Amino acid sequence: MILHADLDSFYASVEQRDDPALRGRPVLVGGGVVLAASYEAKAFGVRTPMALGRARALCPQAIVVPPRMSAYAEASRRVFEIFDDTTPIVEPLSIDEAFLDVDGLRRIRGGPVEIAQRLRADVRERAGLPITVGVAGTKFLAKVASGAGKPDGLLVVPPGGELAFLHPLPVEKLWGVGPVTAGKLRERQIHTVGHVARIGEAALVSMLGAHAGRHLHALAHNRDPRRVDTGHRRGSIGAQCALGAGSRRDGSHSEEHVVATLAALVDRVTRRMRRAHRAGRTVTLRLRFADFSRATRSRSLLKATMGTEAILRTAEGLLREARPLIAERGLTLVGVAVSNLDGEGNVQLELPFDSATTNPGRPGSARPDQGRPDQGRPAQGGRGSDGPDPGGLDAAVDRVRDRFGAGSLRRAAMIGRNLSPSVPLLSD
DNA sequence: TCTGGGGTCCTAGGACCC
DNA sequence: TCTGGGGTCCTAGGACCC
Repeated sequence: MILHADLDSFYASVEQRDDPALRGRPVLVGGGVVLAASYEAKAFGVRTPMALGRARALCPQAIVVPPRMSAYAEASRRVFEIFDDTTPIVEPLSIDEAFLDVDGLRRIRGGPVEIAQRLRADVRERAGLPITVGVAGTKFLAKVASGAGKPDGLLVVPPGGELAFLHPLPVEKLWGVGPVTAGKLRERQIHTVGHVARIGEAALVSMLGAHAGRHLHALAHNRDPRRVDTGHRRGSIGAQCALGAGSRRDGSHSEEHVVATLAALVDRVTRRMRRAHRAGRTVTLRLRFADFSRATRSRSLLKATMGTEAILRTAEGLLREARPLIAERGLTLVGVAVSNLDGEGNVQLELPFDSATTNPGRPGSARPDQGRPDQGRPAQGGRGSDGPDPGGLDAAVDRVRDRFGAGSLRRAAMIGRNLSPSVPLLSD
């Protein structure tokens, strides 16, 4: 059996936990839009993401608090510790929810329902937060169950009772059915999961495309073979910023303002990349316009990097390419994301090598983000005839130590794909 | 329902290679 | 001079999720 554990109104619950004056009262967390609403506020019809003004109109007595992201991150860390204490097989889905596989724990911890009850009590006691747990035989159904069990509940879908639980639900409960797909289905008088289950797979495929059609057909029959996956790693790291109304007379933003915003975003992203020891090759510029249309522009570099300079230069180039579009539609949001992330061991790929340290005999032949293939990979001992010369490597290692700290070196040495832990230079 | 910030996955055409 | 099938990568867009 699989547990889906989902913290209730997470940000709002953390605020109520940390400030007793907020308990039992309608609380909204947010700036321009509602990021989270307590159940007291949801009773008035407030939803996320809703403009704060509209939420206030619905619930004038609501207390509005600005988000405290670091407090939520810390609360999340504590809850995930409790998940890890419950079972070794935990798959995080977001900051406030996870799947837990509890098969194989019957002897030591009891059955799934018992485990779920204890998990809820532990989260309440050790983290001070309400959490809802859904228990079912598949991931999809466990998630639907936790949604139906909210708030502060436990809902078990017993084996054999799956379809009776699933089929009366509206199509929107199917994972992957948003406004667009729901509209297509409802146009054809398909309103419940049971309706979806009754039409053939071929009809769904012709309606929604190959993947979505097969996916929905399987879910409607509660076929979901996905296992709880502990090894998943983030595929991209990004940041974005809504610009609001521009300072110029026509409401647009000055080029300098946009470029400065972009630089700040790139800085934020590359900091996070360095903290996570991830380098990436593809830079994507995200744009949103006054009419809410969107566009993306992307460019792949030759080598993965987490260097602010290289990524900013690329992003600025993409911004220049998009100038006509921006002039035409008016920019309202700018974002940057780096994908094609590679492993932690490739910290060394973004070494600020220059020709003087790596290759004294051939000045000017190397550039930080477009180095020769052998440059960033001192493989198989690092001192072989193919690698950089020892002096260059020593100097580079010093620079990495200065920039990332000794911990990063040890980490790179231990888990790097291309580094051997026996390399003397990297054994700290 | 007039909209934040962080992500994921899929589709599809074109370039390029064998 | 005209022609195949298979595969990968890049880019852009779109839908969806919390």
